[in-house]
Amino acid sequence: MGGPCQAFAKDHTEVATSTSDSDDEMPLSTRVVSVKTEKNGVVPSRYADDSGSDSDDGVPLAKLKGKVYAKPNRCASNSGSGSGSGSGSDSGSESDQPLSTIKAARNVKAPKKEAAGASNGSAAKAGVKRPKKEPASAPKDAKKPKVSAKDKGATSAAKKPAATAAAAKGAAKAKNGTKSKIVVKSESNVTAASQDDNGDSDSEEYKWWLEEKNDDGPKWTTLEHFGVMFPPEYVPHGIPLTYKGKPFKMHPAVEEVATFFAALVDTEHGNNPVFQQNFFMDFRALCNKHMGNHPIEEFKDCNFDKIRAHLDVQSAKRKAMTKEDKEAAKKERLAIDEKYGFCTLDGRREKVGNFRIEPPGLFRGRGAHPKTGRLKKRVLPEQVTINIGKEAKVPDPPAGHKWGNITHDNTVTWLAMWKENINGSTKYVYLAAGSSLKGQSDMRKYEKARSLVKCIDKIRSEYTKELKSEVMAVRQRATAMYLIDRFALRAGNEKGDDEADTVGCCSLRCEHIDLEPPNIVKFDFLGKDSIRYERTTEVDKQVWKNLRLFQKEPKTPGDMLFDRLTTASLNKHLQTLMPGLTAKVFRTYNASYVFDQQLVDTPADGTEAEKILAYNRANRMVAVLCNHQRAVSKGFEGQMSKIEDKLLAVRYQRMLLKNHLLEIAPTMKKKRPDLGKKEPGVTASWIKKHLIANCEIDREKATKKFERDNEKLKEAREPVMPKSKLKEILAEIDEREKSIKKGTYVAEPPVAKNALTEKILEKIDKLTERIANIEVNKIEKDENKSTALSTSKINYIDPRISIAWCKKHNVPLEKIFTKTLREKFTWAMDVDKDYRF
DNA sequence: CTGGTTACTTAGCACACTCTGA
DNA sequence: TCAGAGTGTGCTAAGTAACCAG
Repeated sequence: MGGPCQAFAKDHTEVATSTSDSDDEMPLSTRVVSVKTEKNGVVPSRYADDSGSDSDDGVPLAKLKGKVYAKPNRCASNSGSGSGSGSGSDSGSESDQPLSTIKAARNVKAPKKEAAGASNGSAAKAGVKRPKKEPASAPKDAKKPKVSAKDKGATSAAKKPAATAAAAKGAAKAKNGTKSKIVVKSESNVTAASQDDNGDSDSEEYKWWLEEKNDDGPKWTTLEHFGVMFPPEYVPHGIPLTYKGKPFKMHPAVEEVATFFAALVDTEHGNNPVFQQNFFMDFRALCNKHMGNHPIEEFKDCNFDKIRAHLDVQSAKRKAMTKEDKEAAKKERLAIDEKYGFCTLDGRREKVGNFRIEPPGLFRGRGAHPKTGRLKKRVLPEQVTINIGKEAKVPDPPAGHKWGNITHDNTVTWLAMWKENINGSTKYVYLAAGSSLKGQSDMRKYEKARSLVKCIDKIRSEYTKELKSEVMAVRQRATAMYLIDRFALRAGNEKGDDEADTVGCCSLRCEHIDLEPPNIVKFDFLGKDSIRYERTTEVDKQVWKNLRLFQKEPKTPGDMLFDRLTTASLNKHLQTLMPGLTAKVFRTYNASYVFDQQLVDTPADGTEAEKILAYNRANRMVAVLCNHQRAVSKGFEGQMSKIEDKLLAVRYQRMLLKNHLLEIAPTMKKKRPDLGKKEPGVTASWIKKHLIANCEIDREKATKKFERDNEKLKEAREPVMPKSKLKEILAEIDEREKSIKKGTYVAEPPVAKNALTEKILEKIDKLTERIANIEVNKIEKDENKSTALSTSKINYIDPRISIAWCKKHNVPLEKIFTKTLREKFTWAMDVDKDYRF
């Protein structure tokens, strides 16, 4: 098998020759690495000053802006398209360097670790965590804080003399309630939103962002909380499953799982064969365990209808709850939130995020997840580790139970933790997004991305150079960096066979790209959450050549494109370019950068609506860049055709006016050539349908009006109109309909008979404007149907850009940030209106 | 290295809730 | 006034990336 040694040796000797290149119009450089940037200019224009040609510049979105990008599409099954292309115009000469060995080394998927989830002995290990860094409980070199032993502040202040000590002092003060300047009364109205005064108005906020930062070191000094909340026990309903037509009464534990499935019958999951199979496997195992000999053999013989009916009744009941009941339920919920929803961190009350232990259920893996449908078991307190301050009271576990473990690790931010049985992964209870801990790391994230702004030029010119490196590993790395930078691809860690087959940059396989000369790349692969990434775009010529080289024989579809690259090696390299730089920073950087750039186009004297439109446009551009998608809503097609119809109706109106005008003033045609233009889509058959539909509408209208009028007359004690009056009107409409059907009907232009040409023209122009509006709406709606704006707003766009924009353009913040978002971003509220990313 | 852990961020979906326009 | 579209939030799956032992 060649062995690692061989591969290792390769790494250093390997030359990315590619000599041949058959069509030598673009020979890859050999020895001499030329520095000049190709005309396709990956880099400069963009950050330098932008003013430059906007033609092709480096803005990743340049391409996206136009219609070039392909419609994103969801696809459940991978397929791999079978293309593979192989392209490599013959010869392939490819020289001495047998990629095959490399391929052998990396391409073999690691023999999957026996699914950790299968055996749940893992639970026993819960809570035994590797001693990371220096757990603050025993700081090696901590100076004794002179604040007194019981004030646990400043545990390891020694590490970072000045800053840390200062921060620690701050923390200590805060704790004592001295709250010197750290706590500042919320000042001048940032915008209306910053002072939601729902309740906690009096308590001064802790403005951590005004403190000196203290990146590493302990995350907290004291921590108190109430633990986690467990889901309610299962209450059996006693309704049997129907098996081969016979009722099958179940043990409660079995019944519970059957009920999980019943809830999913006729949903996408419930219809998925893998889901069914996995569910059924676990279901049968449970039957075996609890019900001795039972008849359950085949999934297809199970009928869940009765249970399903019961569930439907239940949910109907829930919906029909009285106001009081609903109120009571809400109160109960609030009481729970009040208790578990908060913790005390360094003396301050902070919101806890997901304090509810995940209830049991059927695992809903996304995409083609091999384990989808398996039973996610109920979590017991014995499996839960509680992380809490040393001095704090350990919360009581549920009666009759014990906690799995108690730790006091202040190097981490989680309050509780447990192992989940499907993939053996760890679930954590963290503070809420609006907490100081989360806020701090959020802010750090954006600051890091911002520091990339300063060195991106250098990084780009460097990887551009390295695109021609003779060392294959370096060339691959440079190419990957290009893709990550330009197209905001994710890093692409390796994945196991027991997960859905999704990829990111480093894990791209040959079948995921198609190359078209001279420099077109078609990406088509499933990314995170099995969301399809489909994009056809131009790339730098050298990148294109590299991709062709990486794809070349002996590689075949299924082989790694970047066989000499891992996310770890990539990130290691990135660290050398800028401290803290990793692949994902590029995503944050590009998203925020593009957003910031796009907002420059906001119409300064536009209406609020126009400004918000510009904002959302910028937002959408980022979402497209990051490929953030959402499912197209059910009614979308219908809504769309409604808009289309409305559009045609207005066009039809305009057509009538135009015809009318040209009739009474034929000379206008010269002055206004647009008057002679046809209205697209307004065909004879459409007009007919439209007019007939109008008849129906008119009938309804007439009837309603008649009834209403009579109602009024009655009230006024006046004689009502006779039914025959309505009949007359309806008969008229009937007449009209008949003539439409016969084709003898002549529509009246929607204008007064003796209207002047100017008046008619004015009307036409108004309609034109309306048409433009509807069209914009339509395009917006269409673009939005599958694009999710929220993800980028929450995770990628520096909130300070948005807040500064609001201040600058006088738009109330709540127009763009929901309440939770405003809470999450309190740290950014004080930003200057001229802030640039 | 490599594989396994651990901790934390990012992601889309379901569903409750709110708004809006006939 | 009420249905149906649009929003907001909670939930939890699925990523990234660092660290550690062997």
